[in-house]
Amino acid sequence: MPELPEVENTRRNLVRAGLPGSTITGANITWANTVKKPSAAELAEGLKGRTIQDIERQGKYLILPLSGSGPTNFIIHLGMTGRLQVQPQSQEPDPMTRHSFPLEDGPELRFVDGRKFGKLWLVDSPTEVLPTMSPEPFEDEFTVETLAESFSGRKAPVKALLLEQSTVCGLGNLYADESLFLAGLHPERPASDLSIDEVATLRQAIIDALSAAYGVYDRARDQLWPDPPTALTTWSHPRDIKAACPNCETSMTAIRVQARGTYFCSKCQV
DNA sequence: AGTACGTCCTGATCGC
DNA sequence: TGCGATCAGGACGTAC
Repeated sequence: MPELPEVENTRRNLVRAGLPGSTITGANITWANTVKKPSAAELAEGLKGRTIQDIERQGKYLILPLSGSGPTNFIIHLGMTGRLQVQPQSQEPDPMTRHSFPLEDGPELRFVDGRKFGKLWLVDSPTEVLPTMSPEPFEDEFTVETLAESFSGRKAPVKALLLEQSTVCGLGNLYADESLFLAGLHPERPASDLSIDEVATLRQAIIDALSAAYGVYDRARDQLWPDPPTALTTWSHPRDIKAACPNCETSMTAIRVQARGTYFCSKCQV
């Protein structure tokens, strides 16, 4: 499931594919439920003739500012299985392609989404759509104090709070587990029980987990990086096989936190 | 207000 | 072997 590194990866790949500057000539929407605002028909009509100026990202949301008249922002959330591809119109589309947007210069933008959890909007301002989100984890504004503030007074499991975008935008199930593993924290610890030192350790672990997925984080160089999940230590756990903790070789424990599959080491994470 | 749970979806996997 | 049941989860809505 795409989390911050994968969404950023998608963003860069679209930039590399030349999407900025391309003009959308039409829209084939085959699953209207993914269109949240306005209606699917209005979105399809509203995108026609618009030029994509840039591709931005906030948390897990992709924002495509458009020139021309009409709502100025095409916003996309990939959900769990969403992918965006720029392919020649002559190329056979993936069978799970839900929407396609032909471009003026030949190729088309395709939205492939097996489980249909992705979402689209066409609105004047991202603020109409985007929920309250924390500062980007790589920005200076993502401080220990910010994180501690969002944990304050919260008895919910720390992992549950890590999944809230207002706590750490861009984090999802996999990187939440990974961050807690790197921090040596039990996922079910009540968030407000964490000491300030533990919060500081967790903040750094979040940055480290995401950084590992990026390879070397460097916006300016726009470089390729390895497939992010290979960077995860807690990731490769088939449902019924308990892998060993890479630190102490204890079998990893599988539980559910907030109805999410959760893996941790009962010895290293306390 | 904070917390928990149901809902949307379908491919992959499980179990009889 | 085949087929129905179950699982997976991001974010929102609803209920307590």
